[in-house]
Amino acid sequence: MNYWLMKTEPGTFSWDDLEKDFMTRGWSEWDGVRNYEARNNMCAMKQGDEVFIYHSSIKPAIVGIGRIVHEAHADSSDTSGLWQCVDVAPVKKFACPISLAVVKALPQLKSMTLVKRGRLSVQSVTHEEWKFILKLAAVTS
DNA sequence: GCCAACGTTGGC
DNA sequence: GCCAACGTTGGC
Repeated sequence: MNYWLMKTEPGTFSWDDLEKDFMTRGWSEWDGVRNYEARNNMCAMKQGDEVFIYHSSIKPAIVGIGRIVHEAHADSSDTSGLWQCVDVAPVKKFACPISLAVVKALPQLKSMTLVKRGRLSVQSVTHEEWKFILKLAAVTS
Protein backbone atom coordinates (compact mmCIF):
# COMPACT_ATOMS: atom_id res chain seq x y z
CA MET A 1 0.00 0.00 0.00
CA ASN A 2 1.27 3.43 -0.93
CA TYR A 3 0.28 6.84 0.34
CA TRP A 4 -0.32 10.02 -1.60
CA LEU A 5 -1.56 13.57 -1.39
CA MET A 6 -3.82 15.22 -3.92
CA LYS A 7 -4.59 18.91 -4.06
CA THR A 8 -7.79 20.53 -5.07
CA GLU A 9 -9.07 24.07 -5.08
CA PRO A 10 -12.21 23.92 -2.96
CA GLY A 11 -13.84 26.60 -5.11
CA THR A 12 -13.65 24.20 -8.05
CA PHE A 13 -13.88 20.81 -6.34
CA SER A 14 -14.04 20.38 -2.57
CA TRP A 15 -14.27 17.60 0.01
CA ASP A 16 -18.05 18.12 -0.03
CA ASP A 17 -18.10 17.47 -3.78
CA LEU A 18 -16.15 14.28 -3.17
CA GLU A 19 -18.85 13.14 -0.74
CA LYS A 20 -21.65 14.19 -3.10
CA ASP A 21 -20.12 12.18 -5.93
CA PHE A 22 -19.77 9.23 -3.58
CA MET A 23 -23.49 9.33 -2.74
CA THR A 24 -24.56 9.48 -6.37
CA ARG A 25 -21.95 7.50 -8.32
CA GLY A 26 -19.65 5.93 -5.77
CA TRP A 27 -16.52 7.85 -6.78
CA SER A 28 -15.06 11.02 -8.27
CA GLU A 29 -12.96 11.11 -11.40
CA TRP A 30 -9.84 13.11 -10.47
CA ASP A 31 -9.75 14.77 -13.86
CA GLY A 32 -8.14 17.97 -15.06
CA VAL A 33 -4.57 17.32 -13.94
CA ARG A 34 -2.25 18.68 -16.65
CA ASN A 35 1.18 18.14 -15.22
CA TYR A 36 3.34 15.20 -16.23
CA GLU A 37 4.79 14.41 -12.83
CA ALA A 38 1.37 14.57 -11.21
CA ARG A 39 -0.01 12.30 -13.94
CA ASN A 40 2.85 9.85 -13.51
CA ASN A 41 2.10 9.68 -9.81
CA MET A 42 -1.54 8.91 -10.55
CA CYS A 43 -0.45 6.17 -12.95
CA ALA A 44 1.59 4.63 -10.12
CA MET A 45 -1.42 4.46 -7.79
CA LYS A 46 -2.96 1.09 -6.96
CA GLN A 47 -6.52 0.32 -6.08
CA GLY A 48 -6.86 0.69 -2.29
CA ASP A 49 -4.01 3.20 -1.92
CA GLU A 50 -4.89 6.01 0.43
CA VAL A 51 -4.56 9.73 -0.25
CA PHE A 52 -4.69 12.88 1.78
CA ILE A 53 -7.12 15.35 0.27
CA TYR A 54 -5.68 18.85 0.43
CA HIS A 55 -7.50 22.12 -0.07
CA SER A 56 -5.35 24.86 -1.61
CA SER A 57 -5.98 28.62 -1.77
CA ILE A 58 -7.92 30.04 1.16
CA LYS A 59 -7.14 28.08 4.33
CA PRO A 60 -4.64 25.64 2.81
CA ALA A 61 -4.97 22.39 4.77
CA ILE A 62 -5.21 18.62 4.64
CA VAL A 63 -8.92 18.05 5.11
CA GLY A 64 -9.33 14.29 5.04
CA ILE A 65 -8.49 10.88 3.62
CA GLY A 66 -9.60 9.35 0.37
CA ARG A 67 -9.07 5.99 -1.31
CA ILE A 68 -8.22 5.02 -4.87
CA VAL A 69 -11.16 3.00 -6.18
CA HIS A 70 -10.09 2.74 -9.83
CA GLU A 71 -6.54 2.89 -11.13
CA ALA A 72 -5.45 5.31 -13.87
CA HIS A 73 -7.56 5.51 -17.01
CA ALA A 74 -8.08 8.10 -19.74
CA ASP A 75 -9.11 11.50 -18.41
CA SER A 76 -12.61 12.06 -19.79
CA SER A 77 -12.04 15.83 -19.88
CA ASP A 78 -9.12 15.39 -22.29
CA THR A 79 -9.24 14.82 -26.05
CA SER A 80 -5.50 14.66 -26.69
CA GLY A 81 -5.07 11.18 -25.25
CA LEU A 82 -2.19 12.46 -23.14
CA TRP A 83 -3.80 12.68 -19.76
CA GLN A 84 -4.85 9.98 -17.32
CA CYS A 85 -6.53 10.08 -13.96
CA VAL A 86 -7.74 7.89 -11.12
CA ASP A 87 -11.12 7.59 -9.41
CA VAL A 88 -11.30 8.51 -5.73
CA ALA A 89 -13.79 8.01 -2.89
CA PRO A 90 -13.88 9.70 0.51
CA VAL A 91 -12.86 7.67 3.57
CA LYS A 92 -12.73 10.08 6.49
CA LYS A 93 -13.01 13.80 6.94
CA PHE A 94 -10.73 15.24 9.59
CA ALA A 95 -12.70 16.87 12.41
CA CYS A 96 -9.95 19.44 12.44
CA PRO A 97 -8.08 20.04 9.17
CA ILE A 98 -4.29 20.10 9.43
CA SER A 99 -3.19 23.45 8.11
CA LEU A 100 -0.20 24.01 5.90
CA ALA A 101 1.19 26.30 8.58
CA VAL A 102 1.19 23.38 11.05
CA VAL A 103 2.76 21.04 8.51
CA LYS A 104 5.51 23.59 7.91
CA ALA A 105 6.05 24.19 11.59
CA LEU A 106 6.50 20.55 12.62
CA PRO A 107 10.01 19.17 12.21
CA GLN A 108 8.60 15.69 11.52
CA LEU A 109 6.83 17.04 8.44
CA LYS A 110 9.15 19.70 7.16
CA SER A 111 10.62 17.52 4.43
CA MET A 112 7.21 16.66 2.99
CA THR A 113 6.84 17.26 -0.73
CA LEU A 114 3.96 19.54 0.23
CA VAL A 115 6.47 21.88 1.85
CA LYS A 116 9.38 21.43 -0.53
CA ARG A 117 7.52 21.44 -3.81
CA GLY A 118 4.42 23.46 -3.20
CA ARG A 119 3.14 23.37 -6.75
CA LEU A 120 3.04 19.63 -7.40
CA SER A 121 -0.62 18.70 -7.32
CA VAL A 122 -0.32 14.93 -6.92
CA GLN A 123 2.52 13.75 -4.72
CA SER A 124 3.64 10.76 -2.72
CA VAL A 125 3.69 10.72 1.08
CA THR A 126 6.03 8.50 3.08
CA HIS A 127 4.61 5.95 5.51
CA GLU A 128 6.21 7.87 8.39
CA GLU A 129 4.60 11.13 7.31
CA TRP A 130 1.28 9.37 6.84
CA LYS A 131 1.29 7.83 10.30
CA PHE A 132 2.39 11.06 11.91
CA ILE A 133 -0.41 13.06 10.31
CA LEU A 134 -3.00 10.45 11.30
CA LYS A 135 -1.82 10.72 14.90
CA LEU A 136 -1.99 14.49 14.68
CA ALA A 137 -5.53 14.34 13.31
CA ALA A 138 -6.59 12.01 16.13
CA VAL A 139 -5.15 14.34 18.76
CA THR A 140 -6.69 17.51 17.40
CA SER A 141 -10.15 16.07 16.75
C1' DG B 1 -3.94 41.38 -5.52
C1' DC B 2 0.95 40.46 -5.46
C1' DC B 3 4.63 37.84 -6.50
C1' DA B 4 7.88 33.80 -6.12
C1' DA B 5 8.40 29.34 -7.85
C1' DC B 6 8.42 26.66 -11.51
C1' DG B 7 6.67 24.17 -15.64
C1' DT B 8 6.10 24.83 -20.67
C1' DT B 9 6.83 26.81 -25.16
C1' DG B 10 9.26 28.16 -28.98
C1' DG B 11 13.08 30.66 -31.39
C1' DC B 12 17.61 30.04 -32.44
C1' DG C 1 19.67 21.42 -26.77
C1' DC C 2 19.74 25.99 -24.59
C1' DC C 3 17.44 29.51 -22.61
C1' DA C 4 14.37 33.60 -22.57
C1' DA C 5 9.66 34.56 -22.45
C1' DC C 6 5.56 33.42 -20.81
C1' DG C 7 1.71 31.29 -18.21
C1' DT C 8 0.03 29.12 -14.05
C1' DT C 9 -0.12 27.80 -9.32
C1' DG C 10 -0.79 28.85 -4.86
C1' DG C 11 0.75 31.01 -0.41
C1' DC C 12 0.52 35.19 1.75
